[in-house]
Amino acid sequence: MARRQYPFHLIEPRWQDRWLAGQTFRAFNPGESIPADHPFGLRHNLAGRTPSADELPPKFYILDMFPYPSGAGLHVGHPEGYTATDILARYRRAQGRHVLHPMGWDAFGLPAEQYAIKTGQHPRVTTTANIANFTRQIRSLGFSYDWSREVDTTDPGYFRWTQWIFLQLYEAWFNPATRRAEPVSTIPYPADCDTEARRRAYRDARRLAYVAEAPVNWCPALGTVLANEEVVDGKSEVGGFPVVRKPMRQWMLRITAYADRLLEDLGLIDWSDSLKEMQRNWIGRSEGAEVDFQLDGHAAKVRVFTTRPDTLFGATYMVLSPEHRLVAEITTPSQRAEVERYQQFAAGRSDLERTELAKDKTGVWTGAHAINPVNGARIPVWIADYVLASYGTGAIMAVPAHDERDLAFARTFHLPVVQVVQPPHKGTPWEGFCDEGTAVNSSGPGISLDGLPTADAKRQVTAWLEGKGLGQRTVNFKLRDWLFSRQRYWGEPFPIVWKTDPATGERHHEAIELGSLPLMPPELDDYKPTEDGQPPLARATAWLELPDGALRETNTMPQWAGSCWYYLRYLDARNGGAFASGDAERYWMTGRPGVGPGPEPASGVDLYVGGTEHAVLHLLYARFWHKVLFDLGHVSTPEPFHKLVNQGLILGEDGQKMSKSRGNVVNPDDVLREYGADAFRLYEMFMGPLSETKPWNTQGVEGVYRFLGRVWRLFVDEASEVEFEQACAADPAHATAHLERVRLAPSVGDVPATPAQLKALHACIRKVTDDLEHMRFNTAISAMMMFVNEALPWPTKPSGVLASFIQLLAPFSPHLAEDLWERLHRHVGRPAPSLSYAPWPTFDPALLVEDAYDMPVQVNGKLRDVLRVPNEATQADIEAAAMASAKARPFFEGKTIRKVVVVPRRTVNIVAN
RNA sequence: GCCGCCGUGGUGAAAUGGCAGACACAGGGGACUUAAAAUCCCCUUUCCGCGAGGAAGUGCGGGUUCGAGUCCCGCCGGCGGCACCA
Repeated sequence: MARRQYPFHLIEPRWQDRWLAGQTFRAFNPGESIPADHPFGLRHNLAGRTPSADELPPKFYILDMFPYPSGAGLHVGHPEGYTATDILARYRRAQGRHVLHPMGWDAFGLPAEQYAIKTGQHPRVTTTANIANFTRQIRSLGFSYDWSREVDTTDPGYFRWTQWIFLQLYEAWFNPATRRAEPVSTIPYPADCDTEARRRAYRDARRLAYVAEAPVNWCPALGTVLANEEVVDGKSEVGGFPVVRKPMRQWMLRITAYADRLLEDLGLIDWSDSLKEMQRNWIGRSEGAEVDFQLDGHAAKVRVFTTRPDTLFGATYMVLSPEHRLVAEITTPSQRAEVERYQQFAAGRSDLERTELAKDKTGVWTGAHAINPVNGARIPVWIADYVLASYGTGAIMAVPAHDERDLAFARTFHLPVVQVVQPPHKGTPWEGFCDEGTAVNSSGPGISLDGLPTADAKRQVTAWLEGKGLGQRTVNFKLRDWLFSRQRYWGEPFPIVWKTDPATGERHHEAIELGSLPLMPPELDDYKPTEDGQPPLARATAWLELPDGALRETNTMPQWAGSCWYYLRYLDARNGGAFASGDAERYWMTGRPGVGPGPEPASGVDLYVGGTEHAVLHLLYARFWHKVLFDLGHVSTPEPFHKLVNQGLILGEDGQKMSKSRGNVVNPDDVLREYGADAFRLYEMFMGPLSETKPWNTQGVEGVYRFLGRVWRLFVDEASEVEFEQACAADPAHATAHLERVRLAPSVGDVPATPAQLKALHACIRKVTDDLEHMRFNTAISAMMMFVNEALPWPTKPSGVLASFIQLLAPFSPHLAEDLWERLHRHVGRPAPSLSYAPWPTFDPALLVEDAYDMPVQVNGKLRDVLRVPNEATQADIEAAAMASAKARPFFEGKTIRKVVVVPRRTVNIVAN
């Protein structure tokens, strides 16, 4: 190990202990008393008082995506985002904002349960140990979290409210008239709902949390169903086990009701375009029309969805999904055997096979025909698995001339292809042309689209269909309802019981009493599913069966449940009577118009930082729950997260993704031991822009570590440090106490700053402040390096200049900053105020102005000279100076000067030829 | 295939349309040292030149502009997302 640059190993734990003991970073809810000696209170004249929301400074809620506390411990990727948010939290605190910066644990999840299945150890035990390890690691990095608000999704005091929110969804429906969630009591019933049982069935079919028999992704190896999003290439996202489709009774959440609002409200929030685009694609809104086709020789009609009703005249066949309910009815006897064989083939094909063989079209003719409503054409009806049962109506009209998939199918089975769209550019072949053009060959009895541009043709044919009662304008979404139940032990039990109607024998579900929450999971000896495939909770018969004969729901909620709302629990984490008090929720989520520096307090979380892996699922689910809570009056903003930033991935030193198997994983504990938390934090920010993917480089850590060593040497007296080191060597047990032997250098003192010193400082203040506002941490650090490189040789070092510099450094490397801050104040005989709450330095532009500036001289756009130009020089002066330049002259002499472009304070360009 | 992002020295990277390569890492040279480590100083885009200096240069090809790493069009390469969604 190289020589230690400065005693970070003594400094860092000391300040971490002090911050924890003094609750330095505690945030105060409206109505909470602020201790008389708390630095936040002292800064804002609120010490010993109990301020209301109006009396507290404007809020800043800065949130990290909380981790799953895995057995592997923290990874260098975690602290990247955490460091960025911590720097901003400390910066905003210094600016006078009331910062909410919490941390917690997303602790339900599969690994602890699988470990329990293997070893019989209760997941609680594993989880507690892992949380302890994560806590130790995160604390060793010196983040300014308010630990009094720590949450743990597996804590009954937490999941009580997860269950409570589920019941809010359960007891609500989406009223299409008002476009929002309302209590189920407002559901209007149709006249035929004349019995309580019918009303119940009607009501249960409209709840935001409902039960459906649905084909699900069953993973036999994990013994559970998975959401579509948790299945990747036909395998489970966790573990990579095979997944099969299987119909099962499942709890679903009606997120599709919110599809439009989830889409529209992206306009309210400050997320990257790429992230918004991912959400838009996932929601997958598409406008089109539903059209009814009469089946030839049957009473039934087939309804199709199309985004191109303008191509209706080009429909030469129809395709139903193999699972379509009309298939059995319309199949002719001669085709029956083949159709049934195909249905079996399609059902047995896994998603993986469907995807891999996507381009090879398969299908079978049913023997039936349908009538095209616009021209009366009799077209064959096929089934094929390229038509999905779960999208649109599960049936399509095929227009092979203008749809790639239909064309491939038509070519395979030699079906006719009829042009109905003329491409806008001559020479573009019409066959397979899928864009917009002009309608052709599109006339029938009572309607003609010929000559109309696609958009007009769509409008006209849709209006015609609507007039005839043959179809209507429709919007479809790719987004599906959220499959919300899992067959696991280590998750929130559903607060639901099943009852049997003694008269009819029919089963129905009911919510348990709100007052009986939390519903605890039962204790088990064995965490596997039961022999007959029931979830593990079914093993606990005493828990399962209630005295009145009712049975508990045995599914549990997915891991997303706890992470859907944790940002709300932080607002008031210990509240036993509500998920958060209304006052706390309003204060932290809406703030009030800002005073002082920094952005206006945002509607929702001011800044949320986390990985891209949650770009769709977590963020969509959380937005959905938040909107339901908003509709029901439990929260006051339509969106949970105002500004969202994705941190980039950190790769191994070899440029590959870090993984155990590659052996390129960097353990933060090792880095901390050798270089300390301050250097670690600084390096993670110095590597490059936060959002970029970048490789780890241990030598890069040494670079910033050396910088911190230079900062240390900027302040301390070398001789005293030698004494300190000798004392430590002689008496290592009291190393911390020996720190007192370190004195600051005699060159540091209360002396007036020179103009050059002030200029160096204020340039640094300006750059660091501006960069922090834009989250450009790497360039802020380089500005501080430049300051230190310039300040090291100063013969005298004014304490005021050094103090301001420490403040700039503090958000990045807070331990060293605190230590030097304290020493500096002691050195000049003044008491040290709390660094964490010291007002952020402001720069004085007057100190940065010079009386002249460097002016590049270009000839024909090429740099030829740099002139020193006085500020008051006119354009003519500058031009004259440039023309007189000895270095530039040879490049235009003898040529005709065409033009001289003078851009004051930028450049002068002489154009000559 | 579609959508999005990104291509700058040996490496990580800087650069409101105005001096490309700040700040670091690595490398080379030097000071200090009995020696090493640590520290400090100098050099370090490429090519030509002893030098002063010159030429080229931000994935490739065009364009706009007095001036393009930056803006526009077309390619090539990488990363991420979606993927039979009618």
